[in-house]
Amino acid sequence: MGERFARVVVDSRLPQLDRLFEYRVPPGLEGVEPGVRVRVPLRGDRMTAGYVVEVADARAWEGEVADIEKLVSPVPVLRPEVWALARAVADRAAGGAADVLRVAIPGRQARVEKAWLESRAGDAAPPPPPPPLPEVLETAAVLPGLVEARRRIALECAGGVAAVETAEGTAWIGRWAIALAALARQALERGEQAILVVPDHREQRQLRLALEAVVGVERVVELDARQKNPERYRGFLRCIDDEPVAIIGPRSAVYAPAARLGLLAVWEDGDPLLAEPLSPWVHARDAALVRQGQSGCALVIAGHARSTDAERLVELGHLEHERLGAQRVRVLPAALADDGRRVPASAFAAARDALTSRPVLVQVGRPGHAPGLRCADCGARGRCTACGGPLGQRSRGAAPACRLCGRLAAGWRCPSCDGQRLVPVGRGSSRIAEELGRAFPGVPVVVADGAHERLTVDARPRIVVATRGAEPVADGGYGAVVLLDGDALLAHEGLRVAEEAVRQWAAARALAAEGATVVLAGVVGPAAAALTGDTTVPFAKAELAERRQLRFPPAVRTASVVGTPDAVAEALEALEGSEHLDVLGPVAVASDDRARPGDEVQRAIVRFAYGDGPRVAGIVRARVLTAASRPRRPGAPARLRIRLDDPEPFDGL
DNA sequence: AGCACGCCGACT
DNA sequence: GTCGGCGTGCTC
Repeated sequence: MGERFARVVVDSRLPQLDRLFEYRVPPGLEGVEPGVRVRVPLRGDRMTAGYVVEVADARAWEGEVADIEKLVSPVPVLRPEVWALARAVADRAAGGAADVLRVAIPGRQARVEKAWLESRAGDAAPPPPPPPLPEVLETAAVLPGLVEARRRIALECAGGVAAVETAEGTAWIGRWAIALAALARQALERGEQAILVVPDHREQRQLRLALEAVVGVERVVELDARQKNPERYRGFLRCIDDEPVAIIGPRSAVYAPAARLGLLAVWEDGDPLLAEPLSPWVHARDAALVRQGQSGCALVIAGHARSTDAERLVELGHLEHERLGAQRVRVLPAALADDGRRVPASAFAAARDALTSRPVLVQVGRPGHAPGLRCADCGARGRCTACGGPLGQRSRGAAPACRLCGRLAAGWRCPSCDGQRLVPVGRGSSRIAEELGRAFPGVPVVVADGAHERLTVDARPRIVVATRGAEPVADGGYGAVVLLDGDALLAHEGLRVAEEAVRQWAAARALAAEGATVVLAGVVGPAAAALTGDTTVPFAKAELAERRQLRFPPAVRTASVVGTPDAVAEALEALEGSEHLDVLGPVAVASDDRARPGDEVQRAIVRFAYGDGPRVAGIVRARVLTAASRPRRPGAPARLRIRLDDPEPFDGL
């Protein structure tokens, strides 16, 4: 056999290195196949990690070719489909493929890998056939034939909880999880895999329990970021085994190495947690859309509330609208009590009724005792003397402390009147809990927030005060749900404020038992109407129509262009001449880190049509490339940074 | 990123 | 004559 050559993607953030490099496979080096990890020399004898993408008998590069330095591992961790996905996703986001791979492929764990290789080594004994699927009758009724027909749907799930039987006993979970598990089962029945992406471990737990009941525990692979590294890597390697399994995990699971993908589902696609916080900041929904286009699998974009993004795809005809279940609760908008407290009278009545037999959920906006403090004498807002952040109180009688930097405000003196006493502004979870405890003597009160995580509560009557997104699942569902602080939530300026409020309310409403009362306090208007109605789709439609009018996302795509004035100007010039493109700015922005005089930083926002995406991404990527190769001061930020579909500039609109 | 290559000012 | 400034380009 003649010489072999490998094309390698190197693990580097530099846009200049975002392409394949060709290396010779040195004679005698076994195991160099597509997908394996290698170490290769790049520029002299400096070594870089990389993945083999292709192997060929002939060289394509005319220049000098170096040898692969070493095979790091023979496990093909980068499957061809995932490489194609990473490349396409990076191109769409004007970023580097290696950055996507860093999210897609977990770090190697040598011990785990060794065990996996040994378990595979005995080719003589083929792996036992996967265990039969458990008999679960009612799941066949959930959108039958969806996977086989390769349908693409936007799914609005009505709420409700249900009990499932697992190895550890009975567990109560959201009905949505059973629906998704039933759809995953369709893929598994065909010998295919399913990837189910969830925002965080709370939803992942429910989905895991649903899958244990619907497809069996042996067929579930978890890719949880909270797992320890070895455990995570073990799950990742199980995906490569190519067995029909359901793969569940956070946003990075959308890149799982599944070769025979029957179904790709994204749950709660409106949740901001599904946006990757690393370059190139790809949202799992967008990655899922790209992957579906490449693999042709069935696609489910689902949530308790329809996102404007999903609704856009429905109106475009790319997704079909579907709905599961029916709203079996009563939502009552209620005015705030006029005694200055936040809990409306109707909420007290609903809670009193429900507490005879069931727990009651109270959703609040902020954790702690008092989210704010003010001077008892002049009313001035209490601010941190060190950083200017707002002062708050974690619990009753606790020392006032800065909510931003955590510094204790001991010996605080009002800067305007020299007063020394601070009084609380607003009510956090623990203060609401105290007040409700007094109002319902003898009823236990529990708090669930970021600091006190609580995933479940049993069916006994009690009051559960939870911050948004931290609500426990109650056995049998809550007898009443009270949604507080909606007025403060909607008072924020921001493009997605109302949409996000509806999403969070709908998620809490979904935890109610059948026939329960949901009280929405102090909110009127379209967002309230979205929750009292049977479906959130009209609300999403109206929101989307308004954004179309204003040319705001997701009606358009955006690129935020940040950098030195000359680099920004050059980038904007390169983009000129598109019909459906407009530019906001540039404006001067606070130059971040070690700014020096003359280091002016500007920002412009470019809005463009989805159809122009490839062209715009290509142009801005080329501008980043030229800007990167120009000299700059050591330690200074890049001359030009471009981020596509950055929600941040619109947060304040 | 880092590092070599390359073409203009003040030095032994 | 040469040493060295850092603008420009490249990494298989």
